Amino acid sequence: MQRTNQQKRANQQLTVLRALGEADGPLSARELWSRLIGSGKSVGLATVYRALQRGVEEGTLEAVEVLGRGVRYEPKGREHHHHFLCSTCDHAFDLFGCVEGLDSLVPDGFQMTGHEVVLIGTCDACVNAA
Amino acid sequence: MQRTNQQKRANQQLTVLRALGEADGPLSARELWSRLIGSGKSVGLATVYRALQRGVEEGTLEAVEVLGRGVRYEPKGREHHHHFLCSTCDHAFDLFGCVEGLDSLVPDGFQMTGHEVVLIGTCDACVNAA
DNA sequence: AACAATGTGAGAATCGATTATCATTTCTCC
DNA sequence: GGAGAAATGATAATCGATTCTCACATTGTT
Repeated sequence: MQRTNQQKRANQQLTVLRALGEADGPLSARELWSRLIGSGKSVGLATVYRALQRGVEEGTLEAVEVLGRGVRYEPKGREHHHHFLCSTCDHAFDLFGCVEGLDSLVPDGFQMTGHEVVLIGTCDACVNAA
Repeated sequence: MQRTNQQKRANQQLTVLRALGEADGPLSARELWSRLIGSGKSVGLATVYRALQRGVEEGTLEAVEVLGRGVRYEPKGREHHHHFLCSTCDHAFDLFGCVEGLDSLVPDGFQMTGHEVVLIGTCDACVNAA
C-alpha cells in the first residue's frame, strides 16, 4: 500500500459514520468522502462505501434518493422529514414538517404506503453567493 | 446490418414518440423500448435514445426523475402533476392535483423554485395480482 | 435513375458508481 | 509479544446506462 501519511487509521468507519451524523442532510458516498478528505481525515473511498453498506445492513443508516442524483445516506430513525435540493450546489438539506392532502391524490384502487417530497431551489449560502 | 424482419422502418422516431405520448406515466428509454418490442414494433434501442434526446432538445419532451430509478421521459406542457411509483412493478403513473403547505417547509433564507412529490405504494394492477 | 443527406440497427465504446481484490496494517485476545 | 481475525487503502473489475460508430437503408431532390 502506498502510504500517504502516518495517521492512525483504526476505526475509520466510525469516523465516517460520525461525519455523516453531523451533516445537515443526506450525503452520497463521494460527498462524504470529499468532506472527510477536506477536513484532513485520511480515508479511502472503499472504506466509506463499506461503512455505509454496513450501516444500512445493521439498520442504523438509510439510503435515500433525492431526484435521481444517486444514492445518499442518512441516519435512520430521525423524525419523518423531507429534503430541499439546492440546484446550485447540489446539496440536499433536511427539512422539518410535512404536507397535507396527499391522500386525495391517490387514484382509485391504488394503495399508498409512503411518499417523498423534494423542494428544489437555492440554499442560503448560494443565495448569498449569487 | 443483421436484418431481423422486413418491416418498414422509416420514421421510427415518430413511432417512439407516439408510444410515449400514449403512456400513462413517464417512461425510461428501456421501458419504452420494451413496450415497442413487446407490441411488435421493431426498433433499435439507440433509436429510442435518439428520439428522446431530440425530443428534449426540441422542447417537446421533458426528462424527469422518479426516486432515482433513472431518467424517465414524458411529453412536456402537460398540466403540473406528480407521480405514483408502484414498488411492485416499478412503473410510474401520472397523478392529478397537487398539495398544500409547501411554502412553510422552506427554511429561512432559502428560495424555492419548484418541488416534486412522489407517492409510493402499489398500483391497481399489482394490488389485484397480489 | 443518381446523388446527397439523413435515419437506422447492432454492437462497441465510454462513463460513473459501486464492488471486489489483495497486500498490509491494526485490533483482539490470550 | 504473538497469532489469527478484521479493517484499510489503492486500484482493478464490474455493472448499467447512455453514447458513439459505421455499414447499410431510406428519403428527398433533381
